[in-house]
Amino acid sequence: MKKHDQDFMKRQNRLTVFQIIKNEQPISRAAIAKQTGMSPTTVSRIVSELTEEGYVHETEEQASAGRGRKSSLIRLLDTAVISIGVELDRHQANIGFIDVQGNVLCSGNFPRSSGDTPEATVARIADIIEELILECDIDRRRIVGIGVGLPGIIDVEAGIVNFSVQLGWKNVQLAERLKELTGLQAVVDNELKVKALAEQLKGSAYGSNRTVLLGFGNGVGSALILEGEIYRGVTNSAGEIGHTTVDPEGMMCDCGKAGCLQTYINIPSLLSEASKIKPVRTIEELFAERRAGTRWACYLIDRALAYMAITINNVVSMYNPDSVILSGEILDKFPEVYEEITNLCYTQYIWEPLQDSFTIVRSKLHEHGVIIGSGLVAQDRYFQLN
Amino acid sequence: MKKHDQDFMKRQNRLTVFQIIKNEQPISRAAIAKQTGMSPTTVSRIVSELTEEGYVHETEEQASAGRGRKSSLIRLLDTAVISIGVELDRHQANIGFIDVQGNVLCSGNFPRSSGDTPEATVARIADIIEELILECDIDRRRIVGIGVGLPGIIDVEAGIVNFSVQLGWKNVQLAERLKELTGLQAVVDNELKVKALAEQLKGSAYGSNRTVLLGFGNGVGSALILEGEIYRGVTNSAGEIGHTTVDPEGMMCDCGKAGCLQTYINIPSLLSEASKIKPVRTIEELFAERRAGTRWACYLIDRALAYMAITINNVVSMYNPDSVILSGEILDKFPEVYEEITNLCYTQYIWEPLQDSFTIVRSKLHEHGVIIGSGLVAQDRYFQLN
DNA sequence: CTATTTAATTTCACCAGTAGATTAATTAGA
DNA sequence: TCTAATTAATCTACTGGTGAAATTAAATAG
Repeated sequence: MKKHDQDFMKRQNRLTVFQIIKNEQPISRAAIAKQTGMSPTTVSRIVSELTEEGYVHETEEQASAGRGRKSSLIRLLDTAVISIGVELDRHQANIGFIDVQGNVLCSGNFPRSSGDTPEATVARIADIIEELILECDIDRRRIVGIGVGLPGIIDVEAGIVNFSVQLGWKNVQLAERLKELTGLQAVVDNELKVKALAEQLKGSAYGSNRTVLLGFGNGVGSALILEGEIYRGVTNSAGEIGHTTVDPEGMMCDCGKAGCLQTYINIPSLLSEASKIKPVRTIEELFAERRAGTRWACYLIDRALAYMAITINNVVSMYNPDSVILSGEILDKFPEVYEEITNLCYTQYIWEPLQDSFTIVRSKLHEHGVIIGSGLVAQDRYFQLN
Repeated sequence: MKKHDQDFMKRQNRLTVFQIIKNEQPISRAAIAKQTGMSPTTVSRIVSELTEEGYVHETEEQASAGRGRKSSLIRLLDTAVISIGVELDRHQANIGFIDVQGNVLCSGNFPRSSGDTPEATVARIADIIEELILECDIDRRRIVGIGVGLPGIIDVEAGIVNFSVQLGWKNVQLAERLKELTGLQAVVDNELKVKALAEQLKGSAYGSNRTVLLGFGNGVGSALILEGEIYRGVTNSAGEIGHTTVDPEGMMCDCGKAGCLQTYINIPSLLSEASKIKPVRTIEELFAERRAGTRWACYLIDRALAYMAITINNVVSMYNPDSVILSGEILDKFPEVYEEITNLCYTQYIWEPLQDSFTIVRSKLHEHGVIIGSGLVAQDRYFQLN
């Protein structure tokens, strides 16, 4: 992408103005100019451009700052842009329509099983989208694209799912097929990465500019947002901490190495460990055992929580973020562990000089994080091109 | 800094053109235009500007691409810009004059002891700089700034050494004092971070765009270069992996936590562990014991090497770089460990899907890495402002 | 020796952004 | 109530970087 001409500059400025309106609406032109350092003239021009194109509008409201002419306030025309966010995992797909603010306008879902082919899944997604459009009376012209978030390694540029253990997919040209079936632009990205973006844009890390999100659930992963951009690394696998070694003399992992982080904290590992003593089917049962005070359950879960705290320390030491978001099935289902983990962090595991450099927060968007995030990624893509 | 006006755009373009000339000289205007996507007009204008300002010049040489007019080639006037790189550690300071290419024109050093005050050190640095200028007949007008690299947490923006265990300093306004004493612009940065930049610009990671450098010596640390920029994190402590937890039931670290990485692999820890069995003064003695086959020495060092390999895996899992550089006293003094570590990586510790995503290389600049790096950082700063 | 190809420069138009003047709207205080 | 001060938004003239196309320059193939 060119980065050196006036066109790029203009786009950049349009985008900043748009973002500010999005985040701080209602806001006056003057305030935008002050904030960005642009001249009022420029802001005015951009705003009228955006108005003409139907993205924003001047409201009736007026704010007075004491003396002087009242500023007329600009707001998003929030139905101006709608995107579709899709969350794919082993057992189901969730689909939602997302507005510019990241609100879920309406949503649907369908169950799937791990054997389902990509083709079948894509077809089903397209169907549901059609249904939802009719059902919720969505204006088709407003839809700017589809974003899909799923667990796995994804080549975002190419829109290809390189590899997803959870879905059992390999080298699937997901974006292309979706585009063919729906006629909409499609983006595919890793679920944790889009979730992190969503949390930073409108969730619990709002205002942060170095955010790390940790996901503790069926898998273990992390995602890093730098300056509002998802950090992906060279092969799109940045943040794949599941196979970091935390105990070289520890348990064997499926991957053939010993002591991988995920063998201590992901749900399947916890269940299979537990099952050596007593058959436990679900993570709920395991936590129930713990609540009942069963010794081995306490041991397993306490160890997992300790490793989570250690992971926080290690991630913070490397990325030095200002905000760490805890998310994933374990935190969604058992919110009480959040306190336990943060306590462990501050009392035992975080290197003292770093203790005040960041805050630990819980994911705020919960089950909707991925569809909001992937929807917003789709919008980002749209705005970068328009 | 403004990022939205023509001025910024121009600077940006000047910089890109300059960088390309720096890295690929001799090169024709046409080639630069093709590479950057800028119009020939723009490139021509920038080149003549740079020529007037005395940064580059047109050479006699001409390259023919078969048919057509031969292109006149542009080269750096490599004496045009000189900066000073300073490496500070506990026992000494190394000072060198660095040209645009990162060549060391001449260098000097002085010993210091850990008790030396910042003031004394700065004064001594200024003295040596004066001596070197006279001795090597350096053109003062060409000197664009001083860069200092040292171990510790540094507030680069403010030029303040927040904290350096090695030097025993705290909140030292180093950049400001240096500027006062020498009349030159000064930048201070972490030694590993500048070394990493140097390795990427002209060392073993040339051409990489996601580089991680690991330093194994008196301390343990890492540095990350993203898109040619040093990644610093929010409080300038990104990459401080010394206190990541690698064994929650492991040895106590000075920091009060258990099982910090550095307790297994940094030189002081190795020596103090060894001394429990036999008084060992230097790392050379310890390695000699190992070469002699002494059991405890082999154990200690093998364990250290294993943890280094583990560190590589963990760092790669998170940052997903295309290049990992191993550096530091241990690798400089005992180059043979490089092979051992890489072997451990590929046979045991690297998660298989990541094995082909990066290369492990040795630092190429060795003892000069830090002065070159800090000198180049000073130049970067200069070019960003001019 | 001419036609063709490539390089570099020059001319000119375009347009994003700025500064400063102008118009509009509002309030504090005489 | 009226005026001066204040803030917002727009209008106008200008600056300056970039790109397109024409031009000039230099080389080679045949």
